Amino acid sequence: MRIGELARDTGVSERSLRYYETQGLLRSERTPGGQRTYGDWAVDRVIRIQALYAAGLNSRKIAQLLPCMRDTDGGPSERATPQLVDELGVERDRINRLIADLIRSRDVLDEVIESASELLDVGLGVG
Amino acid sequence: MRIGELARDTGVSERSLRYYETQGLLRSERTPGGQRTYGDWAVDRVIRIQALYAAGLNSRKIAQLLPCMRDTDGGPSERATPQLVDELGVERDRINRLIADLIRSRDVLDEVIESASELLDVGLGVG
DNA sequence: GTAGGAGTTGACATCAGTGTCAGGTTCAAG
DNA sequence: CTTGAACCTGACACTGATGTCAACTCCTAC
Repeated sequence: MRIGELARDTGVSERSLRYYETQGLLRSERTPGGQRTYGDWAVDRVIRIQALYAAGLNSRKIAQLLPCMRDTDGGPSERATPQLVDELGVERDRINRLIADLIRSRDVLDEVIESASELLDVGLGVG
Repeated sequence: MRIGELARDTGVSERSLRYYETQGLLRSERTPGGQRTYGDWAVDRVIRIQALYAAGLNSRKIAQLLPCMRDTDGGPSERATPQLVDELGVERDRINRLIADLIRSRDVLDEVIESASELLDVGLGVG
């Protein structure tokens, strides 16, 4: 598939897909005319890249990480260096803390939403 | 307490604390000389602000949200407007998706870390 | 009162991913 | 061929929280 379709399938902008390529996160074949071509594996990979971005990893770490995970596009290919393992451990701990914070924040939102809804119900005469 | 202590207690920079104030997230008393003074309640509030930032809310939404939650500094004070409740619902859904993504990403990290450690063990002759 | 650490405001920089526009090329369809 | 949608590169802007620096003032301890 070409870049437009990949963008549509993943919900990621063409701009970002090209950016990922410059960062070494996403490879593409080229048509004789120079247009990017992707296999089906690209969809999963892009989604995974997005998830890692969302987890707060930057391009550099994602680029190091990707070849160490088994993927539809090739295989496990590379293994993580001890230093990378260290860094990933730090990231994992950060993510765990982040998840905990997120759950708390979500619960706060829930509480506010809930109590506002109750007030609304009262206001509507439901209570 | 003054700003330096609050920064130390919360791990948030003075710069950010002043920024929060400009955004209407954090009030302060002032000494006659103009220096900021905070009560103990500020520590919890700052930590909560940070958590909401981490959850991807921007200053504006946090500012709307804060007065709607019960807090050590005053009370429930205000109630959420229907429109705000709507917006918060959207945020909550986003946060829930984010949490799910984060868990997946963390598991990916765990897997890479795990398998690298195993390889390392083998390399060390443990296996 | 004075030294110096702590605080003040204001301005500018940064980061990193993404949006967007310009000017040109490629590809598929008629 | 030609037309128009899709794609290419390159450049610039933005966002928004935070870092940093400058020039100045306040507060505490001596």
